[in-house]
Parts: sequence; C-alpha cells; structure tokens
Amino acid sequence: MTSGSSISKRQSIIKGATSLFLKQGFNSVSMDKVAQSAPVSKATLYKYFSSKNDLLAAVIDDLCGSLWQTLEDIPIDSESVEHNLKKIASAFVDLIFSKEGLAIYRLVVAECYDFPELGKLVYETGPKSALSQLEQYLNSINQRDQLNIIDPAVVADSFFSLLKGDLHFQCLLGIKAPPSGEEKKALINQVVATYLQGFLYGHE
Amino acid sequence: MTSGSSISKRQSIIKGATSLFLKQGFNSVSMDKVAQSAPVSKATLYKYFSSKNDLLAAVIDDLCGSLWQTLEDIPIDSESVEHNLKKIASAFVDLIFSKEGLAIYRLVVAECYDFPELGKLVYETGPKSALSQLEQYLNSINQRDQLNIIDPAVVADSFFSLLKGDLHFQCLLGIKAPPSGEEKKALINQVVATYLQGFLYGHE
DNA sequence: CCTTTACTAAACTAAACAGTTTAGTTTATA
DNA sequence: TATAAACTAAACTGTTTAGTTTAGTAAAGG
Repeated sequence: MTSGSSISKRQSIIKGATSLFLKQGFNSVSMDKVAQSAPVSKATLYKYFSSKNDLLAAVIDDLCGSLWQTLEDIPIDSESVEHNLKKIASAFVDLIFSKEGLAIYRLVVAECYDFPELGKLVYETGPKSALSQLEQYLNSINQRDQLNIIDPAVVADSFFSLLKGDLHFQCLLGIKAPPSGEEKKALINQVVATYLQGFLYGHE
Repeated sequence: MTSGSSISKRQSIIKGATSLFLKQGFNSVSMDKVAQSAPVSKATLYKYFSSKNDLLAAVIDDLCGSLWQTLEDIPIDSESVEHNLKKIASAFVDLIFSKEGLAIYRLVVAECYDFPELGKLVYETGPKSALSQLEQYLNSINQRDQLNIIDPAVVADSFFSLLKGDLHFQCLLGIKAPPSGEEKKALINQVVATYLQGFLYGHE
C-alpha cells in the first residue's frame, strides 16, 4: 500500500533520528547516519523532511507528545491531597529524570541559539500543561478545604521546582547519576510533606 | 615586556571568545572568528590554546570565576534573617537571569555531550559554593534561633529552586524576556516570605 | 504491457572548519 | 648591532557535512 508505506518510512526516520539525537546530540549526528539508521536512502530522507532542522522539529514534536502524555493521563480522584500530589510528583519525577527527559532537555536548550521556535514547541506541549493541570487541582482544593492559596500558579510552580531542585541540574550536567526508584520515592515523600506543611495546610 | 604582552594577548583572546560564545554558541563560532575578534593571528591563538575545547574550558573557567564572585562576596552580617536572605536572593536572581548567566547555562548544557568535564567545572565553581554558603548560614541560625531544620542542605536547595522556578526555564528557552528589576524584586519578596513561613519559622 | 510513483545506491557539489605550516616582521634585550 | 622570541598574514591540508543529482530498480494499477 502506497500511503501505508509512506507513513511507516516517515515514522522509521523519526524513530532512528530520535534515538541518535538523544544519544549524541543534534550537531554530532549527520544526515547520512540518520538515513542509515532508518534505514532509507538520503534522497527519501529529504523527500520527507526538507532540512535537518525540519527533521529536528518533527522529532521534538513526536517526543513531547509521547513523553508528557503520562503526566496528563493521571486521574485526579477523590483520594487525599497527599495521595494525589504524590501521584503527580511521581509521574513528573519519572519523566524529568528519565534518560529521554534529560536528553530532550539538553537538546532543546542547546538548539535555542539557532532555532528559537523549538523552545516554544517544547514548553507548550510539556511544562505548560503540567502546570495548569496542577493549578486547576489546587484551585479545587482551595475552595473545598477553605485554604488560603492566593496565587495558585505560583504555588503550582513551587511544587515542580522543589521536585527538580539542584539534583536535576546535576543530572543535566552529567555529574550525577539519575536517582534510583528508592531515591525518587524518598525525594517525593520529603517534598510532598514539606509542601503540604509549608504551602497548603501550614498557615492556620 | 614579554610576559606582560603574553598575558594581555591571552586575556584578549578569552575576552573575544567569551563574547562570541555567549552570543552565538560554541559550535557556530569558528576559530578564525575568534582570532579576528581578539585580534590575533590564528597561529598565536593556537600557541595559547591547544584546541578549541581547551579554549572553551578557559572561557568557562574565567566566566565562572567572575560571575559567581559577587555571590560569594555577600557579607552575612548580624541583621535579620529576612534581610540576609534577600541579599543572597538578590545576587542569585541577578546572576541567573543575566544575559551572561543564561548564556553560560545554555553553553554548558549544550556541550555536555562531547565535553563532560565542563559540567563539573561549572558546578564546582558556581552552584556548589552558593549552596554550601547558604547551608552554613542556615546552620548558624538553626542553632541561634532554636529552629528545627533537619537537613540544611535540602532546605538551602529549596531556596534557590524556588527562586529559579519555571521562569528561569522559560528564559533559558528564550520564550520569555528576563525579569525587570521590579519583577525580580517582587519575586524575591514573594519567595523569601514563603520561605521564612514555610521552611524556617512556620513549624512551631 | 505500460506508466507512474516510490525508492535505492552512490557519486557529487559547495562550503565550512580545525588545525598546521610557511615566510616574513616586530620588539625587547644583551 | 646581533639574537631570540613573539607575532602576523595567508595559504594549505584534510575532513566533515548539508543538500542535490543521476541512473536505475521494484512494484502497483489501469
């Protein structure tokens, strides 16, 4: 089938390019290597993507869609606030300390110089929706529990910032290994406890 | 004078390279351009720096030394905790949202792929000392004011993380302009107030 | 059977760039 | 003035790379 074959070619190019870009960075990967990894001919590669930057945009777009999906799919149910926060925290921490999460972060920050649209693309499809999701939840418990959250956007931001912390920076720089499951659990427990006490239920 | 001339050549190479790297990124700048901007001949350039990576290391080293100096020079005096925190916050925020601060962050994150030593160099000369400085201060007030700070390292980390927040990420990506003086002041006031209440003096 | 479309392998173009070399100039000093 | 070291401009080497072109193959559909 014609269109079927086309779609799978396109997909396999993206798949190969993604793997290479995440492993070695954008500049270190040549279009020849991308073509080999798909595997397609270079001519076909340029039929689907008009330039290397065009391919990068497609790769990032694809990655963001799949990576942040798990965070959006979290069911915010009627369980305790602590429980819900821990679920959000867990998905967030898993994401930002994953190999792909760290690699995409590096990739995007690195290419900001010559490719400004990239930043917007990533932010809009990722952090922005995570923030507004938490903000919405904070608004709901703010009403329900008669809390005193003046600016839910700021308070939502604080939650993710505390989870990132200095550790995320060190992992980005490659001077520290990403946390293990146990370490992530400990981090989440510590942050959620601090957060409940310091930001939500500690001011009465 | 021989050595005098040598030192100034070296310095002017670093100065030129710094300006170019911060503006355009490492990969987009050729050694020819660096030589022109110093200005020195290419042969001289390679007499002082054995490779482009060697030059980058010197640039980063020089930058970190000067950039983070202001943060280390803050006198932690006997004034109120709020006052001291605001001084630290102000220096930190000025640094991380400055053009150079953001550019060096991008530069280092971008070059992590092929140049792992860079991350360590930056972290050790920058964030690490800032963290331990604040940690030390927290230790002192912990004793003095009979606070209940269990892990000063974590609590120090939280302070800087809250100051960075999502805004720093957006500035990094170039999708938001760095905050003005007024905006930085507002940010500092909000974070310090939250911090005093939520992390230091709010648990009694 | 013929035509069109997708594809491939491989050669090619044109430019950029790290790093070296050459041949000659300036400058300080002894 | 002689010498040695630092310097310069410019050509050169060798490699890499984005993107194009060419010539030809495979296969589906009318």
